[in-house]
Amino acid sequence: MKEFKFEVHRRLDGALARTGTITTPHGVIETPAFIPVGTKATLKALTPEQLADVGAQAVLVNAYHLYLRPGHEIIDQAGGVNTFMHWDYPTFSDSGGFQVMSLGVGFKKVIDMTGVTDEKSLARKEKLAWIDDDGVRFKSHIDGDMHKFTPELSMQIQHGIGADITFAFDELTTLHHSYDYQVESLDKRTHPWAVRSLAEHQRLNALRSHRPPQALFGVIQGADREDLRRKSAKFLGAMEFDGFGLGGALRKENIGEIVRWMSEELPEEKPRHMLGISEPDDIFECIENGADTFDCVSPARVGRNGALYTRFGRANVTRAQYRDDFTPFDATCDCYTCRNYTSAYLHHLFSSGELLANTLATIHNERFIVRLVDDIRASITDGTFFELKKSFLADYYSKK
RNA sequence: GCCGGAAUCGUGUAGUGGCAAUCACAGGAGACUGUAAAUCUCCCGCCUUUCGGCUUCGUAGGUUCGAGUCCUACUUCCGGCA
Repeated sequence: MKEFKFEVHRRLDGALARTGTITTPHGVIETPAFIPVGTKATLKALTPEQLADVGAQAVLVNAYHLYLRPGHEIIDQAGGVNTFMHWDYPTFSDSGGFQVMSLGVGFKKVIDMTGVTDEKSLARKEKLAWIDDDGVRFKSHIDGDMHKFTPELSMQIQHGIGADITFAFDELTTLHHSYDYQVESLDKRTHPWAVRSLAEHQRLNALRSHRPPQALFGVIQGADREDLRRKSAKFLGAMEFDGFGLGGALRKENIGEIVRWMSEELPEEKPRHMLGISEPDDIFECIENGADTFDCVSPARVGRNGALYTRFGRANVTRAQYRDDFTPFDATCDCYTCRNYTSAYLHHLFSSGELLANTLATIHNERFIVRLVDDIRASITDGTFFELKKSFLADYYSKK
């Protein structure tokens, strides 16, 4: 059975960008790579075959959601998430750390980088998570039952799920938290929780030797503070993690710089995963500064909501102007949707509320981001990264 | 022909003597970054960038301090009876 392994192949002159391969029990990931998110062990609206066709090399599922339903024991009984969801390629599982924020403090604040930016819609929401230094108490969003997550339970869940790459349980703070809170969050929760996650992970890997060994990535926090990001990266970088998740509240204006702080402190021979990042400009910045993999719900969610990426920016296909536009939404795209359907047809599917709208839009958006990162990987190999970055972003922000 | 009922935003409606325009749908625009999301927000009579101004409850009269609301006639529609 293949052990987890990361190899760097090519480094870009004048930047921290690099290509490599992550080897897992379920196959190899060529990096940099975009990893689509299938929270509940399914990428909404796609079959695993459709997801593979889009070029996805791996999928990321979520411990919190699968713990609530169907329960990680069920997935364990099924033989692990790969078998359960009929996905033969590598898998990641998130720890539930994001839900500490999105179900907790995220309920009432305007948060950057969380998908929730509207105070009015937030006002109607109910807080469902409460943090203390031992862990987080959650009220299930499904039935209101109380549950408590700890680093140990998160790892037990993630071992039941059986993903190739797991993440340490962390606290995602927001840019609205004070400096003092960020310090306290690192010292009292994210870092101690990383220690506990790693210990439990090692115990479970030894205990469950009948299953493929799993890898664990430590998650770095510290918001937009250089001293905290470096401190967090240094602390976690010295531990026996297989790689790192670069988490959290990242100020978009200097996201590359923030990633660089962490990359400079982290061991070079371990992979760096950007949690929840997929905007094209962010991807370029992160890769340039040392990021290897990305996951994000955005391509899928945004697609289901009617917005599609194009070489010339993202636009809503629900707009009236597309009602009689019989050209592909992005003529430069090689995806199944753009090869076979027109903007007018997609517009019709969305306005009719047809389910195929979700499938075709998701195929396109996932392909668009996967392909972008694939192109970036090739550009690192042949040394044209900066040319690609310049030309792509010039087109992308010329607006469709 | 007679009897009864109805007429409010593009549509269906709320409104039962006191600032008309509630709710839904349709329509328009936008948002979405480790998924409480096939979701959410805003606009949706006219004018105005805003503040705000103006108009309007089938038509014409009447009662009343005041009428979408009560009365009369007419028009149209829906029932029922001939």
